[in-house]
Amino acid sequence: MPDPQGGAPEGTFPGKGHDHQSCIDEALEAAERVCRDRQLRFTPIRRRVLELVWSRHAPIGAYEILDALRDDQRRAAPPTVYRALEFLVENGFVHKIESLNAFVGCGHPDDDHVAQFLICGNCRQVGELEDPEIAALISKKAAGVGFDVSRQTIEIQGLCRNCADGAHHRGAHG
Amino acid sequence: MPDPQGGAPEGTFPGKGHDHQSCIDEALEAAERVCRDRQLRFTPIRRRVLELVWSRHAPIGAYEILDALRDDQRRAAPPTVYRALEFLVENGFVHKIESLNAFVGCGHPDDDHVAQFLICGNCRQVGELEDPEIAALISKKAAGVGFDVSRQTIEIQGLCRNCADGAHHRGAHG
DNA sequence: TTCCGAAATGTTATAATGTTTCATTTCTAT
DNA sequence: ATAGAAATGAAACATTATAACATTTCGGAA
Repeated sequence: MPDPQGGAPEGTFPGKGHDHQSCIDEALEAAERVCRDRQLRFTPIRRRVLELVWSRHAPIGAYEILDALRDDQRRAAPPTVYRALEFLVENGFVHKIESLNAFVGCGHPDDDHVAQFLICGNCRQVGELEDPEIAALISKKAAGVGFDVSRQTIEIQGLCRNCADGAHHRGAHG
Repeated sequence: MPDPQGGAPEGTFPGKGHDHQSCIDEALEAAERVCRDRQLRFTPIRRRVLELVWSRHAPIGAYEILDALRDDQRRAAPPTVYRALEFLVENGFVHKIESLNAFVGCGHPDDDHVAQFLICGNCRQVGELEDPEIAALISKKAAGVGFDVSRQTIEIQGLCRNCADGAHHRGAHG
């Protein structure tokens, strides 16, 4: 069992005091490895955009990434960012959160998974549930009405444990 | 049991030859009734926007609605449309499809339900699954990692029965 | 090594979607 | 009638995303 203070455990939000640099490092290393295996070009821009996406566990917008690239002294325009994001999403390193028009890093780009996102309305962090039962039930129910599923977009809004606990301890007005 | 050629049966796509005017009429009547019951103001703009949303079983964009309002000789600007849509969504007459930035009519605005949308990538129509088991499983799994769910955004991409059948009969290249 | 084609990036412009702000009108309940 | 609230009108602006075409970089074949 992994250290709960280490990288974000699957399906949950990272601990408050976790070593976030290690999240970033692991994500970049995983991407490097996958790209090597699949003969994909992990260019400096793509690497930097992935790093920026991982700068926190909350979604980041394309234009926020763009601003950061420009702070790097890099010439960049919207297509620079959108193209890098397209690559990263296609190859499973990043997910787009449709309900926020923003992007989060994927913690397990290796396995082909169906993700369900837990979006905390308070701290704005996003956790990734990766529950095959949910995916299977949806496929089954869809099949029951003759619908053939190719992709699932599951975004669950609410409060993460930390924020819900806080609200409870403080009462509803916290 | 309702006529399968009539209004869209729950959870499925409407039949090819269904009487779509009756979908529109039923939706407008239902909205009228609900607004009367809840003392909401179903103004001409709101009514017309709802009618436009129901013009088909595929999502419609805000600016497409805006163009239609202008064709009506109505003075309209984006906020006109977004305000009407906000009212219609808040009160359950319309759903926003986040992955398409577009809007579809809700076939059962009366009951407080958690919807799952089936989005056909071929004909672009959207069906509404309204499956409490899916909603419950998601809530349960989320609760299992300490997440307190307030809302679910479930958008399922794939092929509806008509389109999948067609593709099958024609082979993959149809 | 050189050169070719493909992939990636640069650059400019523009499209599509959504919001803020404040003025005006309309509705509802006194 | 009239005051307050809700809805709408109107102009400007903000945010998100793509199109089109030029240039550079990369990787492999000659």
